This record gives sequence, structure tokens and C-alpha cells, in this order.
Amino acid sequence: MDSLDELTHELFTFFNGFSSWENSVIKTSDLTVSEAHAIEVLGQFGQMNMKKLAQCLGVTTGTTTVTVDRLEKKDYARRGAVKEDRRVHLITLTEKGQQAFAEHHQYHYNLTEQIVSVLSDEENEQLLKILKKINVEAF
Amino acid sequence: MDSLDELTHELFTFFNGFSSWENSVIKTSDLTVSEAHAIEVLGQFGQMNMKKLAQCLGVTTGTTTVTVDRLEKKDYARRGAVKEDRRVHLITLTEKGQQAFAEHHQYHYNLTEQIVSVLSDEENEQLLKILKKINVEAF
DNA sequence: TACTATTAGTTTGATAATCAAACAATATGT
DNA sequence: ACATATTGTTTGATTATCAAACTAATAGTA
Repeated sequence: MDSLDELTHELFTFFNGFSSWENSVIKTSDLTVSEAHAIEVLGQFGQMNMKKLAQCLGVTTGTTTVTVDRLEKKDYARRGAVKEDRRVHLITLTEKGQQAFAEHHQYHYNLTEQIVSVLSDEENEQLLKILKKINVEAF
Repeated sequence: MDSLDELTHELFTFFNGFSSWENSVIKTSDLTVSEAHAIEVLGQFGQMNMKKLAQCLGVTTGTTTVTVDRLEKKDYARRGAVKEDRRVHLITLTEKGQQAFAEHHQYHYNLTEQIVSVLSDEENEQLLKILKKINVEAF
């Protein structure tokens, strides 16, 4: 069997593992998957407008409107005005939203610990270096 | 900054990159996301019953019923009977389903090539070894 | 200034995705 | 034979999503 085939398989398996882990974590919260993703993005990159948020989430602005509506109703985020351009709404996490992000981030951190624990110190360094390269250059 | 924090960030970025790549690939086909995922699983692991398929997809059997209904209607898959247990329906890819899987798999293969191209031979070996470890032990 | 794009975001109407709970058919164990 | 467990479907509800129409505001231009 081709080594590229093998790597393809392992990459896919890794992605699936991460994916189902992520979903099961979200299910323990009172957030839906798309709400959680929005909070993740806002927590990671800070406040942004609807268009940017939609881009980050890979969905249309219409879909994002619905998601942010619900986040506002549940008090996880707020739409703010911008002086310079009155069309733009800046989405910001509330206290509660930041709390939820911190909690979710902790889960990610725990998963990393779990991953790191099955690797040697050398392998961890290699993994970090390789991921950095891939993230910058490959996608 | 903590090296675990850094790795957490890179893992998350990698997952997101893979995720949006996957979605954009699916959008080029005439399949929906859940149909594509079902085909991916059936192509990878071969025919299986509804319960197993639902588990692999990380959803309920009710959800899977709907997905397989549509796959049957579009002629990508078929429900087959099993002599030994008349409750069980074995889901099998049709010719067209196998074709779709092969096409999708080729996309994955291309992504792997893209990833491999930004790494050295040594790093590729390291990545394969590390992913194997993680997939077996960490999730 | 007034007209015409263009842009940001929302709304609408439709379909797809999902779940929990109730259900039907079949199998298993005692 | 009867109770229990299992497989899969159905139902009723909510959420996710898109494309297209729409509104409000900005920017360009004549």
C-alpha cells in the first residue's frame, strides 16, 4: 500500500476523531453546534462584524444572522454599533459568552494534554513544527 | 506562552482548515453534507447496518434513516435484507455510490499530496508515525 | 448636489439535519 | 410461551442552511 494512501487514511481518521470529540463536548453544554462554533471564533479572534463572522464559519450571512439572534437571546453575545459605518454590527461576546469560551477552550486544552501524553517529548516538538507548517502553507 | 497552548491552537487551526476544505469539496458535488459523510463511511468500511452506520456518523438511527432514504432515492445506496435477522438492513453502496466515493477519496488523496509537498521526507515519516499513535491511543 | 452603484445585514421561503420519544417487527432468554 | 431486548422507522419539534429578495447606509461620479 502506498504511503500517501496510508497518510490519507490517518489524516481522515484523525479528523473524524477530532470531529466526534468536538461534537460530544458541545453536547454537554447548553449550546447548539453552530452557536458553539460562533463563540469559538469570537473568543479566538475577538469581536468582528457579521460578514467576517460568516466567512470564518464558512456559511452565509443569512445563516449567521439566525445564529447571532439566538446568541443574543441567550445572552452569549451582543450586536454593537460602529460610529464610522452605521450598516456594520460588531459582534461581541458578553461576560457569559467569554465564560463559555473559556470553558470550551479548557476542553481543547485537555484534549491536547491527552494527545501529548501518548507521544514522546521529541514527537511533540515534531508535531508542533509540522502543524505550523501545514497550517501556514497547505490550506 | 505555554507550548501546550500553542499546540492546542495549531490543532484547532488544522481541524478548522480540514473542516472547511471538506465542506467546500462536498459543495462541488450534488450531495449534501450528511449524504457525503454516509458515503464516505460506507466506502471506507464497507456495507453495514443502520445502527453501525449511525454510530460511525455520530448521530441517532432516526437521523440515519432519513439520510439513507435520500441516498436510496438518489440511487447512491440500497438497503438489503439479511437472512439471519430480519430486523437488520444492510446498507450497500450502489455502482453510482462507489463512483462518488472514489471521486471523493481522490480529493482526499490530493489534499494529502498538497500537505506532503510542504513537508520534508523526514517530516512526512514523522507525521505518519505520530498520527498512527494518536488515532490508536488518544481518542 | 443628485444619481447610481456597492456593501452590510436582515428577511423570507424552502429544504435538510437533528433529536427524543413513541412505535412496529423481530429476536433472545428463561 | 412470555417477558425483555434489539433494530429500525415514524412523528413532532427545533435548528441549520441556502439563495434570492429586500432595506439601509456608504461611496463614487457626473
